[in-house]
Amino acid sequence: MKEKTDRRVKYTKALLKEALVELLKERHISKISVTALCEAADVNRSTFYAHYTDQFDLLRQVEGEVIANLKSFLEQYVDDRMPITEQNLKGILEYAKSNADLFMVLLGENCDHAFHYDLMELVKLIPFQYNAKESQKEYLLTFAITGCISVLYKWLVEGRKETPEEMANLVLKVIYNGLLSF
Amino acid sequence: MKEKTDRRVKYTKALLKEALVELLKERHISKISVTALCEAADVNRSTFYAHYTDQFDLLRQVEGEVIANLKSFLEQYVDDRMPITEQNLKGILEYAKSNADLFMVLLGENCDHAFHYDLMELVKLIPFQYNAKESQKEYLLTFAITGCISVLYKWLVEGRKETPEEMANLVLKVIYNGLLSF
DNA sequence: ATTATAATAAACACATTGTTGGAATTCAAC
DNA sequence: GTTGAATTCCAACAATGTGTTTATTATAAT
Repeated sequence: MKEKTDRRVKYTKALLKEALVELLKERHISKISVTALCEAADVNRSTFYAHYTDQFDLLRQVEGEVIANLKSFLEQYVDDRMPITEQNLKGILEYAKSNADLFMVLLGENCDHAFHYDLMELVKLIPFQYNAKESQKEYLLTFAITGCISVLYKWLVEGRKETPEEMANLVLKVIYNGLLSF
Repeated sequence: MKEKTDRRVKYTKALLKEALVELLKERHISKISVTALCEAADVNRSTFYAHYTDQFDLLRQVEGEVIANLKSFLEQYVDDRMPITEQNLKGILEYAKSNADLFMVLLGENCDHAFHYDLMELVKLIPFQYNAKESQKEYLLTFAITGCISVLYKWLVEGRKETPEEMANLVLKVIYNGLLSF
């Protein structure tokens, strides 16, 4: 599977990834030219094109890494038959917290929606417990997951003052019991 | 306030707006060059630059229009002291429905997050009814509004099979009472 | 009908793009 | 260590888009 034998390739990609994240803190992905990226990473432009087609391609690959990590992380905790618990939601939050910089950038306004969608698809794998007409289920799931991610993002951006446990509690409570339960 | 005296300007802007929406159905705003835009609208590139600085500027102005319309639309129905009702949520949905093409594009993956944020700010003006610790309120509001918008978007994209009334019901129910109430 | 304003057309220097061929370097593997 | 292979660097290229300018044509307002 993993055949990143050559250290040079790994190093180049790491440099470019680092440069990308840094530049994404300041401007939108579409405003980051390949030239600027290579300058920031101190990598030759030809070398960039040997690995990626453009800046979006690089971004997608970085996103893919995060999603893959998170996925294998989740697979340890999620059981198909057990609905979501505070435990595995807390797990996601802890993972996000330990990769806060990356998550903030990828979920932020300087990236496209791809990571958000991928993250949604991932969270959909965690079963929720609810009874509703089949026609309503998709809407309810969308509602819950989107709300969940936006709260996660807000929590990250504003400095992670609450513990992952507190946040997991808050989110599960509002998902299952709504605003009136507060 | 409104001094769009010259019909030529109005016409040019209308052409460009139409062309923009059309192109946004196919590709991301960052991949739409001013040149392509002018070609599609059959407007001279110099003319474009007389009105806008770039394609993002045009997009922002189109977004601004929609937000302004929606705002004045909402001001008829929203009372500061009355919490959100099925009535005014239904109003938003009807407005979105009658501008479905535009809303889908602006909320879709080919635009930036600006419209989404503006829409959130707008919906925040509608009071929600809930009691929670001050520290939690912002999270809960974010959760509710983001979920709300994502459901609206899904409804639009999937052909608006439900009536605005049904959707307003669904959304208010899940916001206030949660998944378990279904 | 006159005047003002807007749109057009053509040209410009500049930046980024994506690709090339060859030289220099670094790696891995023996 | 030496060698063969892979990777990176460098310089150059045509192509495309950018943002601005100038003069000319067309249209609106009164």
